[in-house]
Amino acid sequence: MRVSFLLGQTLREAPSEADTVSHAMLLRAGYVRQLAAGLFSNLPLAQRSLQKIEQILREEMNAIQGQEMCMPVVHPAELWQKTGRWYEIGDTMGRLKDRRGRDLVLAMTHEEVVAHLCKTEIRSYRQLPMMVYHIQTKFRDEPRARGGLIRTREFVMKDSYTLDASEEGLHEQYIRHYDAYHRIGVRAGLKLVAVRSDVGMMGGKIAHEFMYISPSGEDSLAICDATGYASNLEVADFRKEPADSGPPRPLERVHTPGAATIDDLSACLGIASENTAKMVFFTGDFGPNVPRRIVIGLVRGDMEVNVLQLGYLAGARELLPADDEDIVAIGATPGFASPYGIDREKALVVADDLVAKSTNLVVGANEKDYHFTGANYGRDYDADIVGPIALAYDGAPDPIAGKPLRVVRGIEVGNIFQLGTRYSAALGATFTNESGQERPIFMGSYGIGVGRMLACIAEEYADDYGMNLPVSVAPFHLVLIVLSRNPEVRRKAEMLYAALQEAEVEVLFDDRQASPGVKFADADLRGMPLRVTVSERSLRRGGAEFGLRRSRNMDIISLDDVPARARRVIERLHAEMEQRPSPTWASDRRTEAPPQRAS
RNA sequence: CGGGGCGUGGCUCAGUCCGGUAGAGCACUGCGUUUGGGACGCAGGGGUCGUCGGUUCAAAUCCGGCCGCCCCGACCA
Repeated sequence: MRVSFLLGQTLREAPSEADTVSHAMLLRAGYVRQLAAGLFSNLPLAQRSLQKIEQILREEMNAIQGQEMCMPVVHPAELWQKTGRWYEIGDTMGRLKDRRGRDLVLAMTHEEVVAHLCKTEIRSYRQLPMMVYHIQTKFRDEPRARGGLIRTREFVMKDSYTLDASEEGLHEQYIRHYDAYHRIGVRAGLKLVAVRSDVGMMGGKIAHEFMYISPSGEDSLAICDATGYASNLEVADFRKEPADSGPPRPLERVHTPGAATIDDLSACLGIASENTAKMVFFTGDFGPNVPRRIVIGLVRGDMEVNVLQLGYLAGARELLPADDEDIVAIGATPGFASPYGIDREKALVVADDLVAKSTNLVVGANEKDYHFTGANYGRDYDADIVGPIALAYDGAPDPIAGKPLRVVRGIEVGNIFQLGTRYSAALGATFTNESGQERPIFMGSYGIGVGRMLACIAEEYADDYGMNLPVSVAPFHLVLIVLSRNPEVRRKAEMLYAALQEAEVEVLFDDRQASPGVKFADADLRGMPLRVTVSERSLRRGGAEFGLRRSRNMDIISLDDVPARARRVIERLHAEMEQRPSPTWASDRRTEAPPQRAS
């Protein structure tokens, strides 16, 4: 490819919409352009990188017996109605009607279609296990796209689906994906951390997310370096020890003027926040035909409520922060609220298990400027539900050995779900087992965002000077720069360009009439691993300058030697990448606390 | 959906407060000089100032509606 024909200008300054390192550099280096919020065109450079990532995905999926196929982007609504997701998923689902007024869905994922196919194609246990995948466009009308390619509304995803006759079979294919995802990370130059995750709208029991740790990430993760425990914060466990488990003292009403926050309360009474409890109010949506109800999370004063777990325990579809008006309406006093004296008909109280086993906590008196000391669960107050609703925090003891957890941000590059039979049962995807009985197929689903992966790679490698991509995903192996208008020099560069292509080196040839500074700066921006320069000076010294990108002191080698040398270095760069050990399910197994979905 | 910010040539931005002939740098075109880390000179082209309406002798500028983009939050398989 010649730079003189390449679509995609480099930019001296990033457009103002850029909000992350990857976004700014993908724009500046001429990889992508934004069409509208969350909608991007991939210019030729990005397209080549994405194709390389797709090829890695393809090879790793094929290596675990995946069969590549392709399913439609537009689905009839009936399929999604049968599994219920038509109703469960709100505005995130793209919906349209065809000319006859039939409801259609823009695919967000393909469980329904796979299950539908199985209905006709899978008859017998003899056909199982099976694994299919495709690499295809998805549409999710995200409430807020952000971070360039990190969260887009339209994106390409590799999604694979496993079909098994038993739960054990599903587990085996799940582990194969787990290991394959780590290999994919290694080959693409991305360090991925597998964390336990919520199953969310996918349903099923066990799920992991593959995270790239980055401050630009939108998820919070709890990781223990000592034990290897790793979990999405929203499902993270941690050990809880009461600050006070001594004998109960009498309940006492104390004056605490103006102490409407935990900090003020601790200061006012001269106690640690570990010895207090607080109520956090939410408005719960329990479904279309159930009245809304206030849900109260009662956690220790120094902790936060895990809204996801609280929602599960309460059985709510959605929890929204309540405003003071709602709080007053159930007879509570904001800032001094407590389980005392509130209207329990109108509110569901969920206490964290730690609160329930702690003694002598300070809680609100439900009266302005007063609190109770010596409050004890069971004796002085109770809850409708007790369970783990406190959010893990930085420094919390991990559940395996009590070593400190670290809370970091991460970008979800991929996820894997053991779905079970939710979709197969809903859509009648069954097989006949050895005993002649009809059974629903056990399904698993596994996704990796291709564009998001490129964004993460850019986050990892890009700096102020350019993309700096690893050899496995760089659009080209090598940039060839010619620095001369002398026809003889240019002719030699042209011959080298041809020779490199002949040697199957992927080469971007900067054949423009531009100053050296421009060409070097652009080469840095575009970020290919190798750079070869042909100029009058280099020829005088014996050939071409050859070296890794950005080097200031490069070797001079004869033009004839460049293609073979390039091949050797490219192979070496590839080999270096793959030397990194790839984590496996077996090596991570020790981290595997039983997956839990509180219910 | 709530809060905030911004919309001026392909990009970055000034001009808006205080209404009076639309600007700069980069990019682009032509000619010349220049050729090892974003060159220089000369001459050019390109903007209904997001959009619709209002106020005014006069609107990029003031007022209102709408649209779009970005950020924070909510949300997110």
